[in-house]
Amino acid sequence: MVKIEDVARAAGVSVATVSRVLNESGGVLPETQEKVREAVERLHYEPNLSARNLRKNESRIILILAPNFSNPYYSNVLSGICDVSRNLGYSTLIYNTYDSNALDEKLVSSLFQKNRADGMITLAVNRDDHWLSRYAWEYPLVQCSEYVEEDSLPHISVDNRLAARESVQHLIAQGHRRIGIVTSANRYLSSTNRMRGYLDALDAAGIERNEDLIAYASADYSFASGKQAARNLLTLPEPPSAIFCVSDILALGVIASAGKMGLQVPWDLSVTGFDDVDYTTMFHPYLTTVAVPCYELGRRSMLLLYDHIVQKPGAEREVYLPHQMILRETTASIASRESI
Amino acid sequence: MVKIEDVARAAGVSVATVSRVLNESGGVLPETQEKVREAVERLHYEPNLSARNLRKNESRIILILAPNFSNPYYSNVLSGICDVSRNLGYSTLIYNTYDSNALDEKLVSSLFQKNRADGMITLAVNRDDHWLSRYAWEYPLVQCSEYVEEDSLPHISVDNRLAARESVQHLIAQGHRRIGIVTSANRYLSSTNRMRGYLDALDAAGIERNEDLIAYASADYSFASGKQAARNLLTLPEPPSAIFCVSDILALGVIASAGKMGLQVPWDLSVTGFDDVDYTTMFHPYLTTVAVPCYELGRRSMLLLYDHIVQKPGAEREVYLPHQMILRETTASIASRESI
DNA sequence: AGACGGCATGTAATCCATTACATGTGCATC
DNA sequence: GATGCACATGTAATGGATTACATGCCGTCT
Repeated sequence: MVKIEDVARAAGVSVATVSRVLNESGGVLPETQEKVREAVERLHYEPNLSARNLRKNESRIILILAPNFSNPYYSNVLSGICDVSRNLGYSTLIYNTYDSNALDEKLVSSLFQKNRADGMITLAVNRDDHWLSRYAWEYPLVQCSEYVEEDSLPHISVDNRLAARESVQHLIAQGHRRIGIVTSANRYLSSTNRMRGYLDALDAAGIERNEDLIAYASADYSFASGKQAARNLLTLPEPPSAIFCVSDILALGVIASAGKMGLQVPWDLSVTGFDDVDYTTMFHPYLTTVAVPCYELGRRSMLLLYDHIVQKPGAEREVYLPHQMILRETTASIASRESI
Repeated sequence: MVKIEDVARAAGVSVATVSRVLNESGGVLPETQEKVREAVERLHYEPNLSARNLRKNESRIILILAPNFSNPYYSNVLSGICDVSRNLGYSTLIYNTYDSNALDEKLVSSLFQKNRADGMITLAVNRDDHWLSRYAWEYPLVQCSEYVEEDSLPHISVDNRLAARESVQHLIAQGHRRIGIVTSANRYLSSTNRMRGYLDALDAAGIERNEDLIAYASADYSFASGKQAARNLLTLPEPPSAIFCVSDILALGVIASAGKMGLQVPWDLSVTGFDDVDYTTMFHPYLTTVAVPCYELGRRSMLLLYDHIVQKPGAEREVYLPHQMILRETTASIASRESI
């Protein structure tokens, strides 16, 4: 393994000078720089990161806590993070969390103390994961998508409450008044806020809230649990004419369930999803949903984290990216239904 | 930051003894060990990884080269790798490759020389990526799913050729003789081998090969390109009665395309996929496909890599995991078609 | 001419854990 | 009782890059 000393010898200068050239710390004559660069090139020298990190007390590694890569939402966010981090000269260490809190806390604490990471991005903290704030004072942290409302740590997300409200208002505008919701039995703030938005829309339209029209799918937004939740709603004595779902996969489950019961979407039932992942246009009817800029959320998370790592003065602590309602084929006016 | 010296002082021993206890190198009295452990606990000491890695000349990091996390096939493999690596005390560094060769080579070379990783798992090498073999002699490497046939570096995969042959034989057994293939215009060995298997089956059944029945989708197995490829096959003067697809997503594209042209799967067209990702049972007709043990491939890759890192004597260089044909709803006997 | 400042570069301390080698104690052997 | 060995522990060198401080040179100002 060629080391800095070898380069120094080859270039006829001292190790300090080589280091100065490599780190662009200035104060080196252009012709000396040239000699050094030539030697680096010739010997294929690459600085040993362990040594550098030890001395500089950094790692140039970002820790990412993600619940599961298989979910297309998360995998898009991850792509965004990884692309930016590479450009900034960071490596990304991805840890699968499986939603087990105690383990995560221990892991994080240990990795940071060991000096393995310079900062952290979380993708799926629960709204009551207060342990995070203990680390945030010492270590740069950005919460992406999900965050803890009261802790006011740096976070980036879309306005879930507003987006949900708009979705439901779209259904109301089409004449629906019996509107169900399929949400998830997890502890994510996004679920809470989408529920709030759903209720906001009902309240604003003067539609009475109805516990019976609220169905819970499993915490991981699985297709199967979406089907089950839909069954619960559609077998009610007075079933809803529209269902707002807090995720696309759940919405697909709802559509599947409706189909099984002989209901045709959107004629017999309107359905909306959330996220706009790839599947939404893989089968007819194409899903009406809220597009969430996953990749961009990832990108911006990393940029924001970087600002905090280098302690940029004006670094933001709260960023909301715009969402967009996408009208496709799964919602229809209630008139079209009654005319049958 | 508490360091080993602090622990030594607190426990009333030397740094060497602390280190020996932590690394379980033996030769320390049980009561001394107890004192040390108590001090470590009390001070919340965690060894600095940069220092340890510098001294031991390792990183306890595994590099993973993956083309895109959004593909459910890869994300399952990644889960398998990550779970095992965590148990073995390794962190995983995931790099998105985007299929750009030159970049990858430079990246890999640099990361290893910098001492950033102890080994590497590749998920999507092209069948002609010979540059890998240059690193494999110096650095532990495992190729998962895709590998370079001639280089005989450690790899793990399923028997794609055999699986493809079985799929096509299933179609032949149902009476199909005009069988198309939708493959991908990439340079993966799996594509090559699935094509070989397809041809094997035709040859064995005495069915003449027909260039017209071979359609190419894009390199990334996109849904849209599957649709396009299917259109090319189905608009032939004599279209196929069955299509073998080298990936599930392509198969879904084919089914969508068929639907658009008024063809009903499986009555008017039989379709088979490959991989058995989640989508296959999200919509009717459920896809007949070959189940590939993605998660297990990931798990075994990491175990195998570990064997090579610690230079275990009998470490394998070639592993094939069993696949399984899963019959669902997208294939039907040709008789059922002619009877219409 | 002497003093001082700025600049390019060199020397050596530093980051922290590991480990080769040194030390000291106690027990067994002859 | 002297020698030797095993064992527990300590001391100090080591890994490779960064950087505070030292050095030496040249030019400028008084």
